[in-house]
Amino acid sequence: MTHWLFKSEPGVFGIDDLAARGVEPWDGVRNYQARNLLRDRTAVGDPVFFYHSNCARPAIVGLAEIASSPRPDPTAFDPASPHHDPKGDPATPRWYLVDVRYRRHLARPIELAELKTHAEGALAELPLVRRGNRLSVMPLSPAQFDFILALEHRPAP
DNA sequence: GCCAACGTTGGC
DNA sequence: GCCAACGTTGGC
Repeated sequence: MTHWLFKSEPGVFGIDDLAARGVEPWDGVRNYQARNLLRDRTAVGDPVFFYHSNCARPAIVGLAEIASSPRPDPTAFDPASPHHDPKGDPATPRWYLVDVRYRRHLARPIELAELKTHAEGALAELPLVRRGNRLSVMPLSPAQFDFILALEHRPAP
């Protein structure tokens, strides 16, 4: 089992959208490192932190889980999709997705600013808190995952 | 809106 | 294979 953090822009697809949908295909990943992680290291039932990026208060806001095996991302072959890949060929799929199932909102958002206060400690190796990080799908160690989850029921800083 | 970081593209 | 140009991400 691997623990995960998936980023999404709340203006595009936020935690409330996932809660309403229940299960959603996590399409549109167009980065090879993220693709490799999705394709090669996800397993059904893996826990996922849902993170809001590119917004006023970037934060981990909810919990989800991997709900399917990886499969080719059909939006790559759809000219009408914003994620269309002109070089995509269904015979040799380049991009993959997994389904994600909503589990719950966190009791409070755990903001990036708070996570960064642990950037020299428990979260030192977490790409999210490092400058210039652009990985939209990242694995966490069980220790990192548990550490972050334990912040939930502490008072907000 | 700005800008730094990063990945991709394409000329050579 | 190198590297400059360009586009995107994403925090601030």
